[in-house]
Parts: sequence; structure tokens; C-alpha cells
Amino acid sequence: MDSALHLFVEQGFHATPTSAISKAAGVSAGILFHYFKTKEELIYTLFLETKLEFFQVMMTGLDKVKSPEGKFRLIWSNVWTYGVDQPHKFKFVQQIHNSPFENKIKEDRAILDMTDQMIQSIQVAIDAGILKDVPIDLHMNNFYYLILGLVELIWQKPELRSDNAFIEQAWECFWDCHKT
Amino acid sequence: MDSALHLFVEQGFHATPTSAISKAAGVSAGILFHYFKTKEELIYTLFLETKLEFFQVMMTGLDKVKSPEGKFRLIWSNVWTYGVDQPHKFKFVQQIHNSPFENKIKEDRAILDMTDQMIQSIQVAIDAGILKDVPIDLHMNNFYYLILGLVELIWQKPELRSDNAFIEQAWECFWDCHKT
DNA sequence: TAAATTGTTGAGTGACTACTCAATCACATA
DNA sequence: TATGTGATTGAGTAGTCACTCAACAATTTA
Repeated sequence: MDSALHLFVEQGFHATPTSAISKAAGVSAGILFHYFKTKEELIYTLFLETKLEFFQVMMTGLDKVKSPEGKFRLIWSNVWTYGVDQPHKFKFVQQIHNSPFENKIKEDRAILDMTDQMIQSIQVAIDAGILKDVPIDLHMNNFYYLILGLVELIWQKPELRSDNAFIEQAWECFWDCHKT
Repeated sequence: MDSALHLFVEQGFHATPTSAISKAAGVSAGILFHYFKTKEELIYTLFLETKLEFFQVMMTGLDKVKSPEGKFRLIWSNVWTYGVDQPHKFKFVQQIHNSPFENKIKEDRAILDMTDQMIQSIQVAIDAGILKDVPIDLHMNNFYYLILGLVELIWQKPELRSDNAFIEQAWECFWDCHKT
């Protein structure tokens, strides 16, 4: 799975032959089809696992923070840290986004639950007058894409990762976008 | 080229056989290789054309606006409108972003000029105290990704396109993110 | 009009792909 | 030890792909 993830991110699924995956993993060509009926099933499984992990990391430690701003800051921080530290996994999730797989995935129970959780948190913060009273979808998209931009920037300039002044600036942009 | 664009966006480059492109275009299989040495050259050419058009649309009418906020509002508006009206072209540009092609493209003169223009506009606005004094890269990424999020949202809910109240809200989020 | 140039065709080619299957192997249980 | 069950192998198969090329058509130039 690890070999597959790396190859998929570097070359795309269709450009990655199953033979390359088995070779990189040091196993025979046939064994992939013992565990997965088709290549597509492998991709799908890998994506599901990765996206679940992503959501779990995103929510880590959330119950220990009380203030709404603190919660959003934690999620923001969880996500960009994950993106920076696990570039392959992060890119893979992003790669599937907007592909035919994305629609299948949305039907997965665990992921639907996580999304609901997110929507509710935002709604509470809007009702409390902390976040702008704009459609939740807009908040969600702004939320996700601003972090995506930050992650890509740190990929390009890794020294920014530990530049606290910069991280504060990035947070300020992010928060100004959402807050009332 | 039009057939290729549509197929690439719907299935990805590698999943799109050249035979499918020629079939969709109503021409013979061989003719593609009369105009392009390889499939890769076709993709590259298509990408260059599309990205150039994108940048041009982005800057349309800019000289007729004086205020910095007006300029940014116009660019913002140009880009999301283009994204909403030309989803295939927009997706295609996005699809190449983060792929091996992206690096080649950056060397193209016309595109470098456009990027410079953008950087300078932002710098001027920072110096004038209109935009936050944060790294230009951060502004650029926030700029691009916030619009990307907006475009995807309108793809999902086309009725938002002509919902002026919504557009104003989206602009407010965008502008709060950038302004001092 | 004749010749030269360029545009277009589509069957053909060799390389590569996802996937199969008969055979072997590793290990658990009795 | 004997037997059964799943794990693993890798050569093989049928199909697909990017790309070629000899032939023909259309257009330009002399």
C-alpha cells in the first residue's frame, strides 16, 4: 500500500502499472490480485484508508479545547501539519478529489459522520456570532483551500514550517476570512 | 484540441487514448501525430494555450480601474467567472498543477511576465498599506485557492452564480483575508 | 495545366498492461 | 507427523496503447 501510494502520487494511477507497485513492494505481480480484485479496488481502498486517517488527524485533541477560536485554530494546525509532514498522503487525497472516485467515497459512513461533525461545529460558531453568517459550504471550502495553499507554500519553502512569525501571519489571514 | 481537453478533464491524460481523441474529433488516428510528435507534446501545447488564455482573461479590463481594491475585485471576479463559465478549461489548468508538466510551463516567457505583473501589483498594495504585510507568496496562494473554492462551490450549486448577496459574502471573506 | 507540397487516412506493429492460474510454499491444527 | 488452508509465485494471455507508414487527396505554386 505504501509503495502504491508513493507511485500514484508521483505518476498518477493510470501511469502506474501494477507491475511497478509489486516490484517496488518487493512482491510478486500476482499477489496484488489476491488481496484486491482489480487495480481500481486497490486505489479505492487506499483512498478510503488515507482519507479516514486524514479526518482523524484533523480532529485530534479537539475535545481538550474549549473556545471556538481555539478549536478552529487546532483543526487548522492539525491539517497543515499533516499536509506538511505527510506530503504523499496529502497529495493523494487531493489527487482523488475531483476524480470519479470522489463520488463513491462520499457514501462512506465514517467519512459522512466526520463531515457532519464539521458542519455542526461551524453552525454553532455562526450562531454564537463568532464566524461570519455565510453559507456553511463557503466556510468549508474557504477552510480547506486556505490550508491547501498554506501547505503548498511550505512544501516550496520548508524553512517557513518553523517560522513562528510567518505561521501567525498565515493564521491571521485564515481567521480574518472566517471570523465576523 | 477541444476534444482532447474535454476527454483529459473527464478521464485524465493517461486514461485517455489518442484513438479516443481522434474519434471524438472526427479525424483519423494518424493525424494527431502529424501535428504533434508525441501525445505528451499535445498535452503540453494544450496546457500552454489554456493557461495563457486563463491569465489573459484574469487581467482583462484592469487598466480601466484605478483603486487597488477595485483592481483586486476585478481580478477576483474575472477568475471566478472564467472558472464557472469554462469549467473544462479551468479544471484542466488545475489538473496539470502539481504534475510533472507544471515545472516545464513555468519557464514560458509570457507566463512569467504575467506572474511578475501580479507580484508587483500586490507589492504596491502592501506598500500602500492596503493589503496585509505578509509574504507575497502567501497572498498569491490565498488569492488563488480562495477563488478555487468559490468556483467549486458554484459548480456544485449553480444557482449561486446569480445570487448577488452570496457573491458579496464570498467577496467579503476574500477581502478580509487579504486586507489590513 | 503540371509539379510540388502539404493534409489525411487507417491498417499494421511492437511494446506494454491488467489480470489469470497451476504450481509451490508456510504454517496452523489434530 | 499428516492434513488442510491460505499466501505467494511468475510465466502466460488477451487486449490495449502510442506511434508508423505507404498510399491517397487537396491545395498551393510555377
